Amino acid sequence: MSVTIKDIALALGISPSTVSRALNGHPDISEETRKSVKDVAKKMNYHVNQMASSLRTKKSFSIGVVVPKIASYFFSSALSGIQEVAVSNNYQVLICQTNESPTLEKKYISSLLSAKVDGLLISLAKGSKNIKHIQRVIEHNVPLVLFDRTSDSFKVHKIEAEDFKGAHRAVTHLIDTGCKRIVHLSGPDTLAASLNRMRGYKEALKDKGLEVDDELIVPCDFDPETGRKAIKRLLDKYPDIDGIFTVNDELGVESILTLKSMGIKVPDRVSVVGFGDFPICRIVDPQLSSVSHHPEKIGYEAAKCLLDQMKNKQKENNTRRVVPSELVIRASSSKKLS
Amino acid sequence: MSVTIKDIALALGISPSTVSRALNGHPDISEETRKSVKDVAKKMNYHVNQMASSLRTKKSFSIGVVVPKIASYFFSSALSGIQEVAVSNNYQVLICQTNESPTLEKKYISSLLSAKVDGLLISLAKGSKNIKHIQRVIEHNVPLVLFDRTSDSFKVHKIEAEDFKGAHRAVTHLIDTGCKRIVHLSGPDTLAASLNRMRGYKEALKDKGLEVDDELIVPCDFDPETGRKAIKRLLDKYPDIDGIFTVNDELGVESILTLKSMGIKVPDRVSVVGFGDFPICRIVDPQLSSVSHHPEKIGYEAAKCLLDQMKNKQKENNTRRVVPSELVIRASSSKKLS
DNA sequence: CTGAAAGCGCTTACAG
DNA sequence: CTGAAAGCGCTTACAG
Repeated sequence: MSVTIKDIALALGISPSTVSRALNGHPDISEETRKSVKDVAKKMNYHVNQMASSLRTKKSFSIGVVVPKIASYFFSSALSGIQEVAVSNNYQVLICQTNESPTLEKKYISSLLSAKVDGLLISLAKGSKNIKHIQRVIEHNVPLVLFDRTSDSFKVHKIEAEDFKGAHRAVTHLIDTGCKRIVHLSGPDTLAASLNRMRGYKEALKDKGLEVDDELIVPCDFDPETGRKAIKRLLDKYPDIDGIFTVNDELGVESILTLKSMGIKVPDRVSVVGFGDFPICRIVDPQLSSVSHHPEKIGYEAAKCLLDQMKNKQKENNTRRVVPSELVIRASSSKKLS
Repeated sequence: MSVTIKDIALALGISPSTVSRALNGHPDISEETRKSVKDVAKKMNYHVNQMASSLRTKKSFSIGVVVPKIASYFFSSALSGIQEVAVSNNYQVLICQTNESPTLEKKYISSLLSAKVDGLLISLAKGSKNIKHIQRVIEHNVPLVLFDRTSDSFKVHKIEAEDFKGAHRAVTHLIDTGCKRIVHLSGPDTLAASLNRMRGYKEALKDKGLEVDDELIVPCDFDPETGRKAIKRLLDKYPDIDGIFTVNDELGVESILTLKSMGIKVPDRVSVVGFGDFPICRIVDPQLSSVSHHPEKIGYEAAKCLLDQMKNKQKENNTRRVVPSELVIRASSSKKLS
């Protein structure tokens, strides 16, 4: 049904070997043969059969990507970055979405291994504590890079945002602009990023001589509704709260909306800083200050790192690369100092 | 290096044929053999080689998806829907992003054909006027479904949002709440969706006895900056403009931000309605009324339609399925009628 | 510069 | 219930 090199060979009265070589730019082939083969291939609308080629060469020219959720600004942007690198190196991208389910994560990894991907890019589901399925990838000797949602449990290459420093900068900024009692809406403690951002928050307080009050740290599991309730509860209890630092921008935006609905002025009474610098920061009123995250760049670097690993067969296998972040100050944290 | 059925056969002293059959649940195999094969396979950490299997069976169990931009709410949500259907039917998804470039679109389609995908889901780049590469897919007899970004140039299955009716409803609502001079920020005229939304706008005006003024229809090519300028220009020229209907929510949000920056009250002086009902509608202040679009559902239906086509080999090949939309009224169009 | 032959890992019609 | 053999479409070491 589909056109094969055999068909082309037949049409030209030459051997399939020669057709294959001509198509692949093998140097041995005469210019004349090459041209006629390419012409006929085009005329017959030939497309190489990747499966056959991969089976033979043991290279699938595809990489697998596993993310918790495609429909999020961060991951869809990261995917763009990955795609860019992959495509310019002639790789296909197989994308799977775990919906934060470790079970699905396991299943997808297994089917990507069956698809014989040449490498794997994984951003862990937030509930992924069980490490066996990741460990298995390592044992399979399939090149692997974790990005953003990483874990210290694995000795693999990792690409992360500058979580600690970014958070530290954000909270220092809040303190510098007069905040004395700062809430942190934090993320799942299975993720290195959450923990690092929390560390940044704590260290910044300490560095400025402020006390860390665990009651002001509320794990929200990335859920806006939880954040909303926490803010209401905490502000009722401690009316002197004057700053909020959130583990991501969704929670930052939710904080602003919640405060507004409570009649609390942002930033006059409470300043807010998020993390991510997503487009929603510019839509909410007042605009949300945030730590710029560079999701596309993170995806880009992760893919780069993976390709390096695939090409060089480098033996080092536990690097960590951090993509720099910057604090972007907007209206939500521009408190008038009195 | 990787474990194959031959290795398992060797380990058990049986033939590869039997191993294959046992693994695939062939009824002929004795319960005993099946069990021991599965045990050993697990123990040896065996993963079937999809490439070999596909080459043999002529089924790759993968579908290709081509979208203009992964990092957008609409497409990332649609991808989720697609993924859901694909996975529950044991299909892998190959995703490509064209960045609105017809050249890349062509290239990706070609490489997806090489990857021998069992079917193709395409949302056209906005500049795609040249139809040859799509036509080639049809000729290749690869099942194809266009979704959202469709074109009437092709006789294929299409899944669309309820563009005409949705737009009609939105504009009727604007008129019903007192708007008399309504601007439309429109999309690229290569896309059926843009044209249908524009038609909806025009028909709604006519149905209410209002005149269609072409000067009030501004093609923005989905670009917020263009929208911003258009609004400034038009409101300068026609201060009696009292409504804006935008082809998507990004432009709707941009309209609100622009009007606010001009000191024009929304909705008191100008009402705004967008299209899409994306999360940003609830973030902007005032919240943006919009036509609910159901991107995930569109992806879901498109994938369903593709699988049906792949399974039934149905000969009908030019259906159009429209996913219903609803108008969601929020503050941006709740003008106080005097 | 070109061809014949082997083989990648799997599935399946055929035979028993 | 199980096995031997052929073949999917390609690539490549070997030979000339």
